[in-house]
Amino acid sequence: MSSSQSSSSPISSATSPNYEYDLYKKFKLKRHRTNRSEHGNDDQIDLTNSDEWTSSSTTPELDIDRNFENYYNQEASRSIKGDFSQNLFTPDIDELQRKENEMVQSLNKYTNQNEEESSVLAGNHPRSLREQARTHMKCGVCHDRATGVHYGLATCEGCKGFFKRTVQNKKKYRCVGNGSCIIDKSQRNRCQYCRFTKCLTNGMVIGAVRFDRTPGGRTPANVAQLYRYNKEKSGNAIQTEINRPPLQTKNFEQIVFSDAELRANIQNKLNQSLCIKSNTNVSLHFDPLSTLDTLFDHLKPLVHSRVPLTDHSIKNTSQLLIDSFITWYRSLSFYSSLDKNLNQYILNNRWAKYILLIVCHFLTTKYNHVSLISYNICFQRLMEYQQANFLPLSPSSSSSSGGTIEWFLNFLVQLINLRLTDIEFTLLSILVVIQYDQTNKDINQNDLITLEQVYFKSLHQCENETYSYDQQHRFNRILDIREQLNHLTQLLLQTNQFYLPYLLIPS
DNA sequence: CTAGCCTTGATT
DNA sequence: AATCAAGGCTAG
Repeated sequence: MSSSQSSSSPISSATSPNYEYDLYKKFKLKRHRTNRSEHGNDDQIDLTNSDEWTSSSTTPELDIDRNFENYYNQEASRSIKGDFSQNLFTPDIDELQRKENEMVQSLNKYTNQNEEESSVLAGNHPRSLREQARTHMKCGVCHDRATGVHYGLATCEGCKGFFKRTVQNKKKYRCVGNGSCIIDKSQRNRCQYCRFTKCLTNGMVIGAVRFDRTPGGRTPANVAQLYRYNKEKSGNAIQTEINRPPLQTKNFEQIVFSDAELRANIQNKLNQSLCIKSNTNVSLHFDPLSTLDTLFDHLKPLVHSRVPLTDHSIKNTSQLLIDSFITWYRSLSFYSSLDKNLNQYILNNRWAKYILLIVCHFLTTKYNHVSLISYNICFQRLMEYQQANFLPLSPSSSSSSGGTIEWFLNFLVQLINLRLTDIEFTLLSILVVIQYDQTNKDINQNDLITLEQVYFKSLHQCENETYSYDQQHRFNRILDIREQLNHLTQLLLQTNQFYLPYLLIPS
């Protein structure tokens, strides 16, 4: 059993240019010194293992509007090619504010009818409770002692000031890790990107920072509305967390069963729209077929395109795919049952595998094992692409790229020969995304073990029904595909050749 | 840059 | 008048 690594691999000194690595080290060293001067010697950072504090995923799952979430995730995984894991930039404040305004507007429409209700709720807090909450309020970002509600969230003076400075000066930060640094009292100054992201995801409102810098007074009503909205959201999150039943196979089976129902719906396309049940709360049904349609729609423009593929077009397509991935993942039935951090971890680390699978699946619809593009043509396209985009022609192209191409074509042939059914494909894509990763101890993945078992069972059942003669063999082959996909993803990410699958799209 | 403390001004 | 949540100032 080989490593099933998370996709966004840590920087590898072997593959990144030296000067870049030096810069990276310098940056860390600077931070290291700053931190030591601030906190004394209590938290030393080992430079040789400098990813330690950036790799553990503690950023809570974003509980805000999906637009926002999509936006961040897009940002987080913006660089498909090249410098892969090290490119987390804060989005433009202006852009964030625009999104926020859109949200305020949609809230306006939505909450007008519920206004009375919410005002009653707001005034309903017993005074004693309120005061209690005030006396030991913790900062929603770093858990330091909060000095009140600032920009919509109970925060300490530090995070309040930090948020204000960031918005007022339209700062852009960058994370040298994978965007999931720990933000607490002692290490909140280590990563501004993650601190700011945490501020936003935990409900701080950019619109509350004033353009005109007028001091005093109350926050305008529309902004206050956003506060309320965020509070409600996080309130719900806490509630569901508390009420969340311990995950047991039984629970999952029930949930998965609703997916099975849906699969039946797919086969019965006519009934599709009629079969959506009212239990949208917990088990949001998803429609793999329409998801796939959407995904393929993103890819279709690349087919037979007159212009050769560019870095830009591949990036754009990947971003669309990532967007769809997030939407798809969130619509899965178990999504709301899993821990926030785990969901965040999956969204952050599994998208590459998923996208690769999608593109490959798309390719299988374009080729069969006979017409598959030849190694030579593939190699030629790779070279052309690298030349056209001024990429370093992999010096060891004959060995490294050649190996990758061979790997890739081999994988594709197997996928073509398998001829996955829609159900199988859906189950495979879920299994790819929820795979338990033994090598990662930073996050509690116990739920994934259970979940995987359920989907294994589901796949088994599926094989039983459709391929009764050779079910076990087929089952194993699909799991083998999953392992190969893991390797391939790793390979493409590490060699910075994630564009390779796109180059095979028939032109 | 950070964060503690101070000033300000609308609302209660 | 008290409270709250904005912005400002500045030592470190």
